Amino acid sequence: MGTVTKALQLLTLFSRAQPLIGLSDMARLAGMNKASVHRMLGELQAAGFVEQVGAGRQYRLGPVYMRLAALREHAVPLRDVVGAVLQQLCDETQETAHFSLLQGTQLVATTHAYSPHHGTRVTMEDAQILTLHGTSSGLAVLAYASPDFARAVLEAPLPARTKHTITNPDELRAKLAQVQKNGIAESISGFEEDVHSHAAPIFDAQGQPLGAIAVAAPVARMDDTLRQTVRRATQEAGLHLTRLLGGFPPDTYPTP
Amino acid sequence: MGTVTKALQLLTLFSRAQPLIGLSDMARLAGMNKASVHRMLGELQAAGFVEQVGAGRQYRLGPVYMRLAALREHAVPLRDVVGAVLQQLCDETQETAHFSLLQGTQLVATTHAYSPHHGTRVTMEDAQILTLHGTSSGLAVLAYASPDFARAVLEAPLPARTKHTITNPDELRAKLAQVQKNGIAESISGFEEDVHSHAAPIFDAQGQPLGAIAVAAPVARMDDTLRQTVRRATQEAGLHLTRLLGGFPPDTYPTP
DNA sequence: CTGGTCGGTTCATTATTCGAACCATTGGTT
DNA sequence: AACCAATGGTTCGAATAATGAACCGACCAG
Repeated sequence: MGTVTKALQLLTLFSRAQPLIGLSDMARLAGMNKASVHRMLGELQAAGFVEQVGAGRQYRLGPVYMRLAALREHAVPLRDVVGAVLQQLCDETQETAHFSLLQGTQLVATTHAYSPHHGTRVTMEDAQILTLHGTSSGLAVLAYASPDFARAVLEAPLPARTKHTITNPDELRAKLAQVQKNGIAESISGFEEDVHSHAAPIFDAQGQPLGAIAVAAPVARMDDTLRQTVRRATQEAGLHLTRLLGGFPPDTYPTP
Repeated sequence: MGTVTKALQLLTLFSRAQPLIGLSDMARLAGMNKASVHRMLGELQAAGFVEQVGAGRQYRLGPVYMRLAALREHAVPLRDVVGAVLQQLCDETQETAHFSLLQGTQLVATTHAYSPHHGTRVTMEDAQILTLHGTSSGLAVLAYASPDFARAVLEAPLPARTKHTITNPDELRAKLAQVQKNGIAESISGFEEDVHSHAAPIFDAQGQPLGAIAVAAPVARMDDTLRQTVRRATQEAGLHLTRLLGGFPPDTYPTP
């Protein structure tokens, strides 16, 4: 393993739970010699990737990331990142994948990717507004939103888009508990007839859901094999995208 | 120079003007051997600090920064960063330093640092609202704001806080031109009597002013020596803070 | 005072990095 | 078609930088 890789590896040791790390700790965590870690931290510090806090001489992430993150965003706008993840999810499942963003109290499907593999596929309108109680994406967001927000949604009128839409608040609450347990939401024909979809929430830097990533397939095609594939792929894609956007799943989010 | 430092130096070569850099280019820019650069980029890429775009095989900044920036913000909230810069500016000039943030159309002084060096000093209220036309901070922001915004402000009523407040739009426009030329704004008793202040704009990632950093001294103490010190220090602090926050001065901003 | 930390330093040994020269490929010029 | 000047990428002996056990002084608790 190259020296640079080892040095960069040190940076990954920081987390929200452990934003400050001392020299010896870091050497232990990284499984390398204290002297090496010290020299590397020295170089990282000189470049602003790490800085030392006055007190216990511990280290924390440095100031360069604001700048580099801004440059990255400039070079690769968010939608491109989302698009790439959707494309991969779509390739993996051979079904329609889409991403929706919570804007205020509305969930808007902003981006999607179609698979050319099947003749029939679920299609999406541009900027379609998804109901929070009737779509898998909505349920994924709702299950991890603040209790206040979820209550407000469940107490408001719950329109039925199809005859399969669940509109009973208690039934929905039970479904949200399911989502919290599995980390993934499922909806069968709740929004469009004959559409079976799965969704995973996407979290921001505060651990709040900012949207969802979903896979939608025709009901007829959703057998057990596909269901397993979709559930695994969707949850992975969700976690991946959350990370790419600089977010963190809350502690309550189940590990796949 | 250590290998890690050399590798990190490569990252600083990216900019808004040059978000994609090829291998040979980068070797030239960094003044190092192509083979070395290639190996380093390989390691940086494996760690996600850099990625290769499909076409010309050029490199650009990778996806890790979103995440690291979020962690950094979590560990060191913005106000701490601002506070540290203010403290240094204050130490350097021996006068009151403060930072103000543009919130909609209001400029709010959010943070300040006092120097213990003099018996008399300019004091700040908490969350004081600064007029855009009557303070150096306001002028600094106005000079680099969008023309629409500046026009709207100059066309609205311009209240005089003191008898020295400039309220003539044409005179103000002339002053803004001065600010654009020097990169620093000056105001003598325009907001509080007997206060002589200098301010530099702070820019966001889009090159738009998001606030200003300023030094305010009693008029009596502002001689030529102090003025030189303050102007230099304030402009430097402004550029420094802009960088720390991940922002960029627009191309029109003069280099000190 | 002792024993255990801590952050940081030293220096002979060792492994990695360096870099000139080298491919293979591409795109433009003659 | 031949040529040239780029490009990204690779090779391998020589040069250099990384390594890590041992060490230092400071701090703290018992």
